Amino acid sequence: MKKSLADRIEQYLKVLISRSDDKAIEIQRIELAETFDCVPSQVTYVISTRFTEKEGYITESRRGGCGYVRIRQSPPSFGEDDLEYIDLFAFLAELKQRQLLSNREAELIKYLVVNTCASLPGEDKRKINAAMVKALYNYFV
Amino acid sequence: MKKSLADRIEQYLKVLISRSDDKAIEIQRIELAETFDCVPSQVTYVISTRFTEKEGYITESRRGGCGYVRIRQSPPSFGEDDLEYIDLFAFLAELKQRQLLSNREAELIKYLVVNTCASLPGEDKRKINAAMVKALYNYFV
DNA sequence: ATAGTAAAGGTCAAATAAAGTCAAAAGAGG
DNA sequence: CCTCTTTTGACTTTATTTGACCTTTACTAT
Repeated sequence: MKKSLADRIEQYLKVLISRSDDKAIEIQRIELAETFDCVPSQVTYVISTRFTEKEGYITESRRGGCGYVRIRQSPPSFGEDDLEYIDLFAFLAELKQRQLLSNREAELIKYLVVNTCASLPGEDKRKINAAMVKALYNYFV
Repeated sequence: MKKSLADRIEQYLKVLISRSDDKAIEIQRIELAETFDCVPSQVTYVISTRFTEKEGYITESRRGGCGYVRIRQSPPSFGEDDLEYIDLFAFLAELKQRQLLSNREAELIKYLVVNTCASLPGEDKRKINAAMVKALYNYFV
């Protein structure tokens, strides 16, 4: 799989974010462009296509001298308190949107939960559902 | 019965898949078309007629620069033994060995099961464990 | 303070690179 | 001859790369 420039920049930024303490980085567009030997707008392109709100990122920037671009990985929109009531499938969908789970993985988990629950007494289903969501939440946060 | 071009391309791809580590390949449609000296849509034709979901393949693709087509062979079936007694972790290890599960996926499932079970009364654990193994088994058949 | 300048980042559209679609034409077998 | 599969190619959609031009901010010299 040959990686496009955009892919490489994306990966680079994601590594930086994952290694950061607070899941946030601050870069200079021009500097990054020089690192990858490309035009600055290439960086803008990568950020606007791969670090969208939908995928769980929030960006801010400032122009002019000492300008910067800050990318923050936003925490999941569910509070920990709400966990019990969240529908598992919705949660999986969000994890997928954030590219924390592949489609295949999400499908596998769905299948697993549904089928595991299916063979158990009805009342326990909610418990398992909640426990599973909680486990997933902890795994990815 | 002389082999058609489509047949030859099909065979070629299947050899590539069988030789691959993870039963998945990534090709470029144009490149393959050049190899076989045909139009690109011929490749699309082969993929859409011979690598369908029904035949056990899953495909993904991306257009544009550095585009690709990925073909994954979805898992074949296994021998039917008495499932209840297979330990889940061992079972996961076997799935991994057969390259039906990636490492990441296996770890995710372990985490999920352990943590889901953790919050439940001890007696249910075995039930869930067994149900989970059964579900996994069914998923991969 | 103020005007001017340099140093960022933003926008947008063109050029290029793939893959997808669809239907017509060509071939193979019964 | 009729039907089903294969082959082709024109046209469409999507993704990436590049560059020219625009806007905002900080700093500097009056």
